[in-house]
Amino acid sequence: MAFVTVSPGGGGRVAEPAPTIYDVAERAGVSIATVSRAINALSTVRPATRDKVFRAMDELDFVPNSVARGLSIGKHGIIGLVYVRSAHVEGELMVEETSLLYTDIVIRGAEARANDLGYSLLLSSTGDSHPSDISSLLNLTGSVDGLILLDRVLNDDDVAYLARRIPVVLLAGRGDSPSAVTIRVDNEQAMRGLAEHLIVGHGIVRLGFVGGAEESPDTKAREFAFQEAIVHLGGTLSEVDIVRSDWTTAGSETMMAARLRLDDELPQVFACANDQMAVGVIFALRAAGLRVPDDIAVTGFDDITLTRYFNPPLTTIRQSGGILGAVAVDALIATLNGRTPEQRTIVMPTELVVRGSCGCVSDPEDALRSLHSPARTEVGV
Amino acid sequence: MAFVTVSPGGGGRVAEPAPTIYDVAERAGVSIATVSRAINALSTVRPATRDKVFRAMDELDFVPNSVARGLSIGKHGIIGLVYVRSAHVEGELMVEETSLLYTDIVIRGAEARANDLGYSLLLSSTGDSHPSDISSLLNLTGSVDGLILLDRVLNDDDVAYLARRIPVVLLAGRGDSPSAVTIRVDNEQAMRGLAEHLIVGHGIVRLGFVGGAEESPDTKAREFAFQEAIVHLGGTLSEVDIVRSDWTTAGSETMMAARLRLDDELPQVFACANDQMAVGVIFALRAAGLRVPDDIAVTGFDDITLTRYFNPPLTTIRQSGGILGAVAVDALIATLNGRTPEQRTIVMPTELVVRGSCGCVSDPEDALRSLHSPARTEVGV
DNA sequence: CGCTATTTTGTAAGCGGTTACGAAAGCGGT
DNA sequence: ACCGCTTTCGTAACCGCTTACAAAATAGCG
Repeated sequence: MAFVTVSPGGGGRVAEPAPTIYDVAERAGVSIATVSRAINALSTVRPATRDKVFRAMDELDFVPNSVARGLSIGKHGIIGLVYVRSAHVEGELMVEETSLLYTDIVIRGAEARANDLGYSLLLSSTGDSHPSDISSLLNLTGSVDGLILLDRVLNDDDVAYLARRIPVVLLAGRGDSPSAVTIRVDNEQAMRGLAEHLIVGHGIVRLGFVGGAEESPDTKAREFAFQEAIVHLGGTLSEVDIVRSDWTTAGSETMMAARLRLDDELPQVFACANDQMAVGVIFALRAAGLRVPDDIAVTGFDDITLTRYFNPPLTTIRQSGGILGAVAVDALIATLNGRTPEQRTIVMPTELVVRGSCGCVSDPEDALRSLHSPARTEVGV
Repeated sequence: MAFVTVSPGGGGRVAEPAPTIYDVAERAGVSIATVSRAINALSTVRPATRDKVFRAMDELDFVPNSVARGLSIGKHGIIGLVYVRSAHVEGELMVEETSLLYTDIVIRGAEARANDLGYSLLLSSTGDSHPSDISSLLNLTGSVDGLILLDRVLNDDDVAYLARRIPVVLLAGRGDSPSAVTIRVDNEQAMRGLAEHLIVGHGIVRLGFVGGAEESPDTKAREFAFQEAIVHLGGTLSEVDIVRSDWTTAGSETMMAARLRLDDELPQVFACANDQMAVGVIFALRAAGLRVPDDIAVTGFDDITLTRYFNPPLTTIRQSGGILGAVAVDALIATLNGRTPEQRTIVMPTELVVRGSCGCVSDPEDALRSLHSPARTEVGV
C-alpha cells in the first residue's frame, strides 16, 4: 500500500499531556478523592466545593480517563462484536470481500443501540482462514465487558470456554448453545412459509436451493428447514440442485453457471439464502438464456433495500438485521447488569414478502406499484 | 423493544475472576516483574525461568489484561472511528437509516487493516441531530490511541481542538484541514471526467445533479466540481436540476418525484452523488413514464457491487471505500509511530466506469457481457 | 458554649500491569 | 576461593481513577 508515504522523525505537534484528576484537585485545592466524588455525584459533596471542582475542571478542559476508571471499577462501557470477514477466490488470488452484506446492517444496528445505552462497540474480525482463533478473543476480555459473536465465529467448546471468562451472546448461531444466550432469526418459519408459497401457491414441485458460506449456521438452518418443508409438502429438492456459494453475488453467479453446465434438468425455482446471491443467480440464469420468473423463479433472503428495485423485484424474506443487532446488545447488557434473559435463545420473526421474482407480479406496472403500497406479505404458518 | 425480557436477580454462573500477573508470579515462584519481562520478551530472562513462567501461565490460562497494560504504557492498540448515522424522514417519523451504504464499506476496510496491524477498531456514532458533540468524542481520548472522523462529523474548530489532544485523521472531509491529515477521494477528477464523457461523448448539453446529505463535504465537492466542469465544457446545470436528497434510494425517489412535478423541462441526464440514489432516481423517472437511458440518462457514484447487475447497468464512478478506510488507518498509525504522513491530504483516485445507464451500452446482451470482461473505463483528464 | 451526631473531606490501598534502579546470582580468570 | 564484571531478578514507584476507612468539619442540642 503505497498511498501513505511517511517521513521519519518526530515532527508534528506533540499532543500535550491530558490533565489528570490530580491536576484538577490541585487547582481546586481539594483532594483527588473529592474530585472523583464530584464527578460521579456519588457521595455527598458540599455544593461550594463541588463548584470549585467543576470550575477547575473546565478551566483545565479536564475529561476523565475512561480506561483508568475501567481498570478501577472493572467495567469499561465497551462491548465487543466479533465477526468473520469473508474472502472469496477471484482468478488466482483471495480477494477480501468488499460488497455490502447483511453483517454490516447487524453491526450498524448493534452500534446504534449500544451507543444509545452509553456503550461503545469494539469491532474485531477473524479472518476466514483461521476461524476459531480463541486466543485473540481472549485478549479482548480485558478491554470489553461482554462479547457478541456473529455467525460461525467459534465452535461450541470454545464458546463455552469463553463464556466462563466473559458474558457472551451468540448471533445467528445454531441456536440452543448450552453456554450462551443466542439470538437468531426464525429460519424455520421463514423457509416453511416460502416453501408453502412456492409449492401450494405456485404449484411448483421441483425446487433448488443456493446456500451461503458452508459453515454458517444460517446456511445450514435454511437449507435444512427448506428441505424438510419441501418433503412435507410433497415437493422435491435433489442434491444436484443444492448449490453452495459464499453469500456474494459474484460467487453465486459462478456457482450457478457451474450448475448450469451439468445437464440435469433444472428445478422450477432457486431459493437463495440471501438477496445478493439471488441477484447473481438471476444473472447466471439469464446468461444461459432463461427468463426469470417465466422459465424459472428465484427468491432471496434478508430484504435488503436495493433488490426491491430490481427487475424483477425480488421475492424474499424480510428480517431486520438492525433489530437483531440491537436485541443482541440488549441481551448482553441485561446480562452485564445481572439480569439474565428469560429465554436462552431468542428467535426473531421473519416475513415473506412476495414480489415479482417468484412469478407473482409479472406486470412491470404492478411491480412499480407494489413498491409504494405496503408490501404484500404472508406470515408463515 | 420487548424482545428481551429479563428476570431479575443475579442468577447465572458468575464469571470466575481472571488470573492476574500476580497469580502467575506466585505459581512460578518469581516476581511480577519477571513475569512481565517474560511475557514481553523485553529484558533478558533466563530460559529456565522463562519456561517456569510460561508453564504457570498456561496452567492458569493467563491472558494479560490489555487495559492495565494500556494504562501503564499509555497505548491501547485501539483506534476510534466516528461516523454520523443518518436517519431519514418517513411519513411522520424519523427512521434510522438501515440500507447499506458506502460508510459500511469504509468501516469494513478500516477494521480489516487495523486488525492486520494489531489494532482494534472502536466504533462510535453521532446522531444526525447533534453532529458536533465534541464532548462525547473527548471521552474516547482515554481509551483510543487515535481517531478517524468520517465525513462531516466535526467542524474545523472542533477538529483543531480535538487534534491537540489526540491524533486525528479526517476521512472524506473537505480536505485541506489545517489541523489534521485528510484522506479523501478525488471528487474533482471524477466529476470532470464524468461531465466530459456526458458532454463530449454523448453530446448532452443540459445536465442535472442529485446530491446526498447537504452538509456532506462529498456532496458539496461533487456538486461544485460538476458545475465547474460543465460550464467549462459549455453545458448547463440550472438550479432547478440540482436535487438535494439524503444518500438513500427512497429519499432520492421522493425528491425526484417532487422535481418531476415541476413543469420545467428536464435535463438529459441526472448525475447522482451515489449509486443508491441513482436507483431511486431511475425509478422515479420510470414511474413518470420516462425510459432510462433512452429518454434520460442517469449515473451514480461509488460503484457498489449490486448496481452493476441493474437494468440498465449503472454507469458510475468507482472508488474503493475499503482502501480509503485502510489508508486512513495507515495514516493514523503512522502518526502514532511518530512518522508524519508526507502530504497533509491524501487524495485517492477514481475511475469512470461506463455501463448502460448513460446510454453507452444499450443492448442487454452487451450489458451482460460487460459484466465479465474488464469494465470499460475512462480515466478523467 | 461544650458535647455529641452527622456530613464532608482526606489518606491510602487497590485495579493489573510496566519499568527504573539496585541487589543477587552467575561467570571467567587468577 | 576470591575478585570484578555481566546477567538476571526483585523492590517499589507509577499509569489515572475508585473507594473503604478515618479524620476533620459542621450541625444540632441542651
